[in-house]
Amino acid sequence: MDTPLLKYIHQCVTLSTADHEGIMEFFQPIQYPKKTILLNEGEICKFEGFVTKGCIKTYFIDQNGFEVILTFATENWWVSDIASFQDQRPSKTCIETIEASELLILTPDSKEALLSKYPDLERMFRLMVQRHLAAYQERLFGNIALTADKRYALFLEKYPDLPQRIPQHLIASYLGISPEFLSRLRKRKSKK
Amino acid sequence: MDTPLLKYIHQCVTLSTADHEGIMEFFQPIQYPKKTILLNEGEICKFEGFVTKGCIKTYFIDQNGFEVILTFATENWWVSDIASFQDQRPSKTCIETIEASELLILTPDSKEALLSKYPDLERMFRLMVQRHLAAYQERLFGNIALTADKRYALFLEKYPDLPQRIPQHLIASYLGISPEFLSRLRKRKSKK
DNA sequence: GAAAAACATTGATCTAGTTCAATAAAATGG
DNA sequence: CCATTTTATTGAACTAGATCAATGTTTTTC
Repeated sequence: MDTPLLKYIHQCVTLSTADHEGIMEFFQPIQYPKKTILLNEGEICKFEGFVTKGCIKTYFIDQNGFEVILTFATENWWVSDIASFQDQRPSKTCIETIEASELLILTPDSKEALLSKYPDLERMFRLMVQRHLAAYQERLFGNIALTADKRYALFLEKYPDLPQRIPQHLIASYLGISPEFLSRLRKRKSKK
Repeated sequence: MDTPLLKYIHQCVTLSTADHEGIMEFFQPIQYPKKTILLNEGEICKFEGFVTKGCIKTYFIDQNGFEVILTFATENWWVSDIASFQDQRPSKTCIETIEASELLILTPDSKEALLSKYPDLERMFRLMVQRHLAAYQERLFGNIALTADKRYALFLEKYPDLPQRIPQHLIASYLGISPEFLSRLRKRKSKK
């Protein structure tokens, strides 16, 4: 019986089924209510988490105190401040649950133990970082080369269920536009 | 006698001096004239290169055929399409020299051989990817939260010598603004 | 060292997206 | 279930930055 995490692992690396329980033992399941802050700017990130339920945002705070959302992590995504976690140094980002959420988390120690027992998983973590990198590249490109309209269309393709789950102004923040303008985009679109 | 590459390595990982020549043997020095295309969209990236001289840009092409510059790599930076190189799959980015440039390059094979002889270098490559990731995060944030003015000021801090070395319209592309507007920003600034 | 190409500046006009303020509608919680 | 808070919509005025077109200035190239 495969958990979502094992399914995710399997698409990165081939493992014998015998390893399954062994791997799961290294992860600690945790639940958080909505609006729980998991990491504040300047703190050291103590977890790398695989989301099994809920929705979590990572964001920067700008000079006026407004959030700029970097990523949404929903079911089957990883969430962490990678640089802060890996080197145990202060983070520049914040992490907060949007919905009540469940994570399977690794600490620096449990990750190290996991990898020394199952070194093949190194590949999975490498791919995870690579995917994040590619995602940021594409988003930077989109923010420079595309209109808000098109960015929103791409967002809907990538996260079809999020608009039903989270407040619209968070999507505006992710897209890099004002909530008012997103409201107008949606109105325009519905007229067609 | 330390090469720039060895200096770079040393700030990531501590190695015995005995290893120095051994490490360098895995890198192949190559020179390119200016405006040489090292990677085209859709090709598989066959190198990871440490820049010892010159300046190289990585970029996407937008729907109108215009470049959007993602990074400049000058002396002591790494340049590659990380995802394409690691997994040997088609790239989404292009890489091209701006100035005549010299690189020390690794191929997938030579990198593997290097790492199996000097596994401590894994850490350096991990840090390299992490730094790229953090750089993209910050740039995305800047493009959403800051005015062109401030982005340009940050650019000047980060790359103080580039404005003297490369055409201004490439900087505009990197900043996500039109060349005309960058010209106006500079004029405004010089008036103060 | 002349001709061509690439690059930079400037002005005029336009627009995608912001900001502010007011109102309406949902969601939340005691 | 009422009161409060959070969210969404709409209008009006504004602005950062784009686009187009013309001119001037460097850099290349042969």
